[in-house]
Amino acid sequence: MSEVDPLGPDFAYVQVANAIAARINTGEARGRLPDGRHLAGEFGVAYQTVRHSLQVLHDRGLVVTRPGSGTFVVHPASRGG
Amino acid sequence: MSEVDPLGPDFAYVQVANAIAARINTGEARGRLPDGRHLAGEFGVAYQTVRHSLQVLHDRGLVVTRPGSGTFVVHPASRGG
DNA sequence: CTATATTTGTGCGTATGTATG
DNA sequence: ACATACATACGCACAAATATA
Repeated sequence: MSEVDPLGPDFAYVQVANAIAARINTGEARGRLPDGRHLAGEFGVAYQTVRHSLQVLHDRGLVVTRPGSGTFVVHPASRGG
Repeated sequence: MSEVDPLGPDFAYVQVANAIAARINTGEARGRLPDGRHLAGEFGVAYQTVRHSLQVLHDRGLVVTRPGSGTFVVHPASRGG
C-alpha cells in the first residue's frame, strides 16, 4: 500500500515525490523507475500528478527523464553528495 | 562502444545522427553507409530511430538514400560549393 | 525474364514522456 | 487534479527497389 492521503498536510504530488525520493535514498529504486502510469495506479493519483512529482525530483537532481525511454535515477556519486 | 546514452541530453535519434555525422567529417565513413538495421544494432536503437537519424543527416545534406541500394555519403566537395 | 539476396520503405501496435485544455 | 492529443522509441512483419546470378 502506497496511496497518498488526499487530506494530508502536503499536496498529492509532494507526497508522491517524497515517497519516490525515499525509495531512491534507500536504494530501493535504482536505474529506471517504473513508468509514470504504473506509479499513478500504485499511488492512487492521476498520471499528470506523478509527472508533477517527477519534475520535482528532477529539480532536486535526483532523476533524469527521456521521452520514449523512461525516468532514471541519477547515480548518487553524480549528485555530488 | 557506439551505443547511445539513455541519460544523455539529446534524443536517441539526435545522438545517432551526430555520431554518424562525426564519422563522415573524419572521413571514417565514406561511400555507402552500413545498412540501417546494422547501424541500429551497433547503436543499440531501433531501425525506426536510425531512419529518423538518417532523415536528419539528409536534411543537413550529408547523405542521400536510394531505396533498395543504400545510404551514401555526399562528397564533401559537393557540399562545400 | 526468373529467382534469390540485400537494403530501403511502410504500417500496426505498444510503451513512455511532453504539452495543452 | 484530470483527460486528451502529440512526439519519441521499440518490435515485428510485409512491401518495394536494387543488385546479382
